[in-house]
Amino acid sequence: MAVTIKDVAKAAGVSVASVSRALNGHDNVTRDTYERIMQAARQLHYMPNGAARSLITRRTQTIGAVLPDLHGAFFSELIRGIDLAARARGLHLLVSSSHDNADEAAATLRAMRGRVDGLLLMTPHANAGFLSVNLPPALPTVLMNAGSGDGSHAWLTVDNHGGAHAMTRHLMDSGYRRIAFIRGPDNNLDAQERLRGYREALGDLAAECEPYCMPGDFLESSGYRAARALLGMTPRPQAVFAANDMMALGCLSAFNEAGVKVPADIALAGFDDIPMARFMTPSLSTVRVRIAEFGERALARLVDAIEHPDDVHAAEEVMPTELVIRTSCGVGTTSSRHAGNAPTPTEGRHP
Amino acid sequence: MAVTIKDVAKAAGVSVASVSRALNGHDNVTRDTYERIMQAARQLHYMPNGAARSLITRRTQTIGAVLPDLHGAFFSELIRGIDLAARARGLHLLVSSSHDNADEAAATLRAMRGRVDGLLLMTPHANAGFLSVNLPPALPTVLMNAGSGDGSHAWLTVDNHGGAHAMTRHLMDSGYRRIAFIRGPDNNLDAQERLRGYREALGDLAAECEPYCMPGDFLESSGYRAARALLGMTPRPQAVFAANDMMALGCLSAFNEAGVKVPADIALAGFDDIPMARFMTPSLSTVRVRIAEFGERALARLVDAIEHPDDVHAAEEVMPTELVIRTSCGVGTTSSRHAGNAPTPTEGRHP
DNA sequence: AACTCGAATGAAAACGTTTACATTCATCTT
DNA sequence: AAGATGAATGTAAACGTTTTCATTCGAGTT
Repeated sequence: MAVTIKDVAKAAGVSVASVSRALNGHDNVTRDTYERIMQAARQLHYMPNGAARSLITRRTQTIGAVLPDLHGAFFSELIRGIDLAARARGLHLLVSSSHDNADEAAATLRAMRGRVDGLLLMTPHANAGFLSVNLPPALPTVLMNAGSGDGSHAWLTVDNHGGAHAMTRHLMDSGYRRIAFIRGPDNNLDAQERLRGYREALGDLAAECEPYCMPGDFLESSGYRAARALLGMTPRPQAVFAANDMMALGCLSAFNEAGVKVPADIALAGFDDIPMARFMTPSLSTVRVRIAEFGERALARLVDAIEHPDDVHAAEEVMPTELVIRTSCGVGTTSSRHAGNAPTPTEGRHP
Repeated sequence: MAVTIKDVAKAAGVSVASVSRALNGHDNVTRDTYERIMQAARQLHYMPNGAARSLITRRTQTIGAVLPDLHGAFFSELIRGIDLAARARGLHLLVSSSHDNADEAAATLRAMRGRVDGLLLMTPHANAGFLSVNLPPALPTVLMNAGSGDGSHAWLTVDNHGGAHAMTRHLMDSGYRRIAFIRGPDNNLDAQERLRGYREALGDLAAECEPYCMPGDFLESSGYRAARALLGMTPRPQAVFAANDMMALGCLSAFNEAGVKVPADIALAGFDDIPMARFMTPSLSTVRVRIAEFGERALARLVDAIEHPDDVHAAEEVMPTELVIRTSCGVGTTSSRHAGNAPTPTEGRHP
């Protein structure tokens, strides 16, 4: 049987209360007994039981991160940001992913009760009705990229609209008029906002560009297909703005196969600035989302909500994006990677 | 105050015992009372408290993954594999990372007591002495890529040695004799094993190649530096085998800058098969590690150890690697990506 | 009709902590 | 010297579950 606080108390010849006090660094314990207790604890390899502690203190020192997926560069970076901020505060991280249907998501949320002090939640199911039924009551929660705030939780989004708007503007300012767009999945909020940013930026060009607005699903293959379709159109678009980098990558290989030069024959831009973007040839112009910072910020807000439960935390917060202009959209800056061109904070040192 | 099982009992007019039984699907509860209880629970939005439940059942339905880092393609993929296998079994995942020093790692391990049913452990500190002191006693644990098994825990490794050996052989078989190697960090076990595989495969060529064995740290920049140094040597190496793909990437840009063609002037190979590898120009020959599978396998073994605590689980298990020959090492297979050349199962559908 | 049996239910202990409160005891005040 | 003070320590309740064991009660057996 595992060694408990009682065993330590017995070994040190004191009560469990004193052991608890000593171990938690309370000051009202004599130097002498403190030493005795610590020695006994060390000797017995005592480790406090987290469940028991959580039960009585109502604190778990853990935050839950419920994400739609753990897959790929985006979530890796997101988790990294969350983890960074969490461990800076001595918090553990309980991750959960892939809730295909609402029932599964509901079960996950309910299972969080008593296991976490707060929740970071990113899921398509996060509407007000769903949350009010399935979110453990009084559990501080931060919504990430949810459809819209439910009015009672902190709420963070990436400025997808602004980023797409800025990139579209940039392409227009570069002189392109027929600017194609490759959309993301229709039910994806990021995708919707990026599309909206693109359309709104177009202004007078909107009607002219509408035929060039292609479907896509964020996967490389759909970018490839869209590019093939675009190459077949007359007049051909002068620039292609893909709603994410993976689709831009698909475009690029379609262009390469067809012998179409980027950016000379056609300009290309993506969204996300995944690690690969700067290594592509030509290097990909894109919209950088500081995902790790996004995660950090979300956690910071969550901790704030945990520490001040009585305040109102329902405010929305938008994470800015930044334009990263490399060579694929053709302004002529053939920037060498080892010269300018800040590296993305990703792709680590492990194998 | 949060609603507890008592509130449900009161509302349904039964004892807490019956509520517990009903909620856990025991069969010895009348149809009628079952309905009453379920309705009361639904109505009150009752969610069981995980801590309380864990305390009494001694099960948390959670497994801990203690990793050196969460950063980059490798860990993203690893976590994905672990998560996949975990959620298939209804287990939650508590992740923890970045233990720069042994003390921090120790604290993390100790904090797992009572929070997890088992531990997946990947850390340079995992030697027998450290574990015996800091691992919660009787906590099922699977060591991943640890220096060596401590004789009492399940132990998984990637076949770094075999992979490096095979790639080196392949380069030799392709006719190269002066084969350079770029090492990983000296204290990294993967790096050591890859170096060993390289050296052992060389055989008679070992002495000749020794000057071409360059230091590195798994980062792109060190690959770049190593490549510059190699280009300055006479005679120049005919092939460069980098201990991971990121360093190979660094090599490639050094070669590009110097106008040295790959593979015509010099062959190049990496290790890991990160998502980027197949998109490089030329596409990178490398050693594929099925990281997600590695994670899945580790979790499967852990679950086995949890479910059969009395069996012996100290056996070692080696995950095989596979050679992925693309164009960078010059056998002439200018394989198009959209033709053959299986995609790596990574880089997801989210932005 | 008395008795046995088994199923449904309830009472209470247990899990391993923390902490409010009570107790002890040395020291200080008068 | 007696009482007040306050620090160190101990006792026991509490956290929210599950589960053992006892109890009740109706149905079946004789």
